[in-house]
Amino acid sequence: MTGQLQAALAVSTVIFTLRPDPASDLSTLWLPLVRRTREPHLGQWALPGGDLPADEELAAAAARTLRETTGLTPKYLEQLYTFGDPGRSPGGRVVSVVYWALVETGEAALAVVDENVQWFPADRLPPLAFDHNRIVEYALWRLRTKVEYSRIAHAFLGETFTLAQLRDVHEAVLQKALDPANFRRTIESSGTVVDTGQRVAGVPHRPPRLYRYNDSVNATDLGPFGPAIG
Amino acid sequence: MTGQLQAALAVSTVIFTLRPDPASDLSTLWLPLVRRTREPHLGQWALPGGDLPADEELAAAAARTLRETTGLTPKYLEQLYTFGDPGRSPGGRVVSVVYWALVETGEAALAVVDENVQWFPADRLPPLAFDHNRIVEYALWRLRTKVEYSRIAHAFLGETFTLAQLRDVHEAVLQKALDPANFRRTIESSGTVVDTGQRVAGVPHRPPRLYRYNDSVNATDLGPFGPAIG
DNA sequence: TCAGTAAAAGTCAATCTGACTCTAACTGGT
DNA sequence: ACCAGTTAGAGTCAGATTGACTTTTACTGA
Repeated sequence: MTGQLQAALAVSTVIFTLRPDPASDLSTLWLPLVRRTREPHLGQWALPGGDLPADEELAAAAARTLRETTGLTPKYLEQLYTFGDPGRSPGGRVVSVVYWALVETGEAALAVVDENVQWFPADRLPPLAFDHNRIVEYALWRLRTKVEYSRIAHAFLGETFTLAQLRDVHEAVLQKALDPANFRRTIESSGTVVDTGQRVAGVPHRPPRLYRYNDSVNATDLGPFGPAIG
Repeated sequence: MTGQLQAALAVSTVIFTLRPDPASDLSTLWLPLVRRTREPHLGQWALPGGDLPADEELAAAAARTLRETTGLTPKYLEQLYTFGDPGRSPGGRVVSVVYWALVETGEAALAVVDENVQWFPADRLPPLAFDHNRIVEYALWRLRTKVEYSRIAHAFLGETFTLAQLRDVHEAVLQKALDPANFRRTIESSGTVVDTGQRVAGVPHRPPRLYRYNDSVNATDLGPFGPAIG
């Protein structure tokens, strides 16, 4: 018998990963959605999330609900926006604190996929429950207009990566091709990555170097709390 | 008898304006604080705000509470962050959706000032109630790292303004001196302002032109809803 | 051993930026 | 009436940055 005079508090998460689009064969952004198992919007696709427990931190609740519904652990998790329009949910008012997360491509492949959890390309989504289409659009905008891509790009990749892989991430996020030589020059002079000395073996061409992310630089906007996850 | 199993929802606002610092005589950022009239933190300075009414939009609640406590109407209002750490408030848990606002210098001068409402320079604040010091710090960071200053700078100024006034705003926000000639060049080529044809008369030197903000360009991040106030 | 391909380095011109100089236009004091 | 002081606003120049492009290096597979 919780009083419904106050708005209910919920936490949702927009999760992005990078995978090849079967249509274009280029890397594009994908996100997992879960099917609603109760009213309102029963049966419709929606962002993973849930009610906020009385004594759980907001970011922790976001991480937990997304782990429970999709089995994913994000490398990057940041608060996106709080949606509180009265009337955005049929029934009682719900204020949703929405987070956005990035997961590695490898990690994403291990995620739960079944009748009720599926991945969709971010630019070809079905009609979602509530105002979730608008939320995803805003998350995409934030991802693409982030000034600081280095940490974002890193969150999509594993511990080590080639510059071609890194460029691929940037191209997918920015939605345009980048000159390999100029990209190399920019990244190298930025100091955000470090040469590991290793090379990839067995490729049918000149073997690329492996790089590692340089932790000692840059701080993205992770909110007022500094580095959270990642 | 509202159930306290759920967290309480509140809305607060960090309000900035620009005014000369009596110490340095340069323009700096100031913000109004209100004295707490009840526990917890009775008597301490805090951000204006209040509980979220059951059916009021978040931004509307921010605008209303700040009008009621300070008498101010902001030219710019944007969601900042939602703070929900359990334990950030003694007593029951409070989740605060915090907005940040900018008001014109002229408007700010008309604001209520009394025993319980006072203006402080943003970089010399007293110890505030709750986690409000940290919130202000974050708001300052967001203000200073905004890529898009044009709209922000405009929010501090009146309808028309000189380039010197505009430069003064930029200097106060960025906390460094800017070359007048280079500033002029940058602004003119950006197209964010339009020459009104008018000039300021009666100044003891060469009379500067008056400019007007060009509405037809740029959209700051005002959240997923596009232009709200201003 | 050669053809194909991608990595990685290098070149060059256009643009942008910061520091600086120079001229224009006004007022207030003598 | 005019000069001193001051700010507006235009112009110059060198160094850094960026995009487009070329060249060389290093591998595999036929």
